[in-house]
Amino acid sequence: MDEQQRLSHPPGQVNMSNVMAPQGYDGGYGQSDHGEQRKQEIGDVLQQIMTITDQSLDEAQARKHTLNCHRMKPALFNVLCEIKEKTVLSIRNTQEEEPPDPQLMRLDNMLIAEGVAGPEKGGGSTAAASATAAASGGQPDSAIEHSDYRAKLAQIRQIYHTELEKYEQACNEFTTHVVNLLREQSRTRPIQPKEIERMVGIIRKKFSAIEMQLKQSTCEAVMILRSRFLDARRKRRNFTKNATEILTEYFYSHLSNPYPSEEVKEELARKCGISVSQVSNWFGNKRIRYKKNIGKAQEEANLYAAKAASAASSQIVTDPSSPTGSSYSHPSSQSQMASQGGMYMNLNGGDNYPGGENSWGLEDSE
DNA sequence: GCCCATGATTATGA
DNA sequence: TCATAATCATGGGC
Repeated sequence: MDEQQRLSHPPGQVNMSNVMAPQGYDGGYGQSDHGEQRKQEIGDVLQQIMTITDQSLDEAQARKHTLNCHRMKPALFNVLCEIKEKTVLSIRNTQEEEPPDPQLMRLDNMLIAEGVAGPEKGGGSTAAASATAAASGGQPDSAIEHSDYRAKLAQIRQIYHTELEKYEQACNEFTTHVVNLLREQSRTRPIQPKEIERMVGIIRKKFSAIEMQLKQSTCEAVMILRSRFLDARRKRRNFTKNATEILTEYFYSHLSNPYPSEEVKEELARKCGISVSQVSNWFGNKRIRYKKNIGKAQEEANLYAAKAASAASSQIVTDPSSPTGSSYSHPSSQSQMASQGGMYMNLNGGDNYPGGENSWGLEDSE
């Protein structure tokens, strides 16, 4: 059965006598004489409805007007009402409140936590602060990174809100358009306000899928931004001169065993304003690079030897009870530090390193 | 822009 | 688990 046939002979037992004579309407026909003729007329009306979309707007408007004024229109309307009564699915059950989408809730929570959605509160400064604090390792330039992060987050926030506004506008426009269309159509076919509401709900649901995509993209952008700031490799900063000196000094003063204990690492980290793992990295790199380029390393060692020697001698003048002035508490460091100046001299002379066996399997230099 | 120094990461082995 | 070695990625001097 094609569309026209279906409309001409709708499913269900439509009481055609009611249709043909709705509430006092006679249409100028008798009850049975012209039944075929009436059917033919209804068929014509339906045919016009079916072809209305093929016509130009003006033509369609004119045709619509003609249809609306057609004497059979009330009859057709009643037919449609009756068909609908018998066939349409109840919309009562479709109005149930659906629980909020957990995925959407997660995205919302994240966007609020990152300061992208919800009240501005300084543009997500809390999240920015935590991110940049982790990235900077407590270094003084964290303030710069903080503002940089905040600026980029503000950009994301702005794009998000612009897009959200566009989405809401488009959604409202489309909803209004559909509602107007349905109201217009309700003149020729039975449409209940509840159905219009339902349609609005369907449209909003469709648009909320787009909204979810927008939120997802925004979350991804925030995650990328965070990862860029948290990825220390990307934000490598040279240690301060003072920090490098402290580490190098310790390294050369413990050349026979340049493996600081956890306590010493913590102490060095505190003094240098870096993390313990950074201290570990530094010593790892230093050992490797010392081995690789021992000649150059010795020049550096001599430099520190002279420095340490002068420091030690001046310390002796001011405080004879304190031979080194070192505050490191490494168990093996005490004896080593006591002979610090001598150690560097040994390096110069090519003798064995002090402090016992060379535990990292290093051949004596030179 | 090139090159070297340097901090961080990763794969591997003891 | 930690140290080593190789490598990556960036900073900074020239």
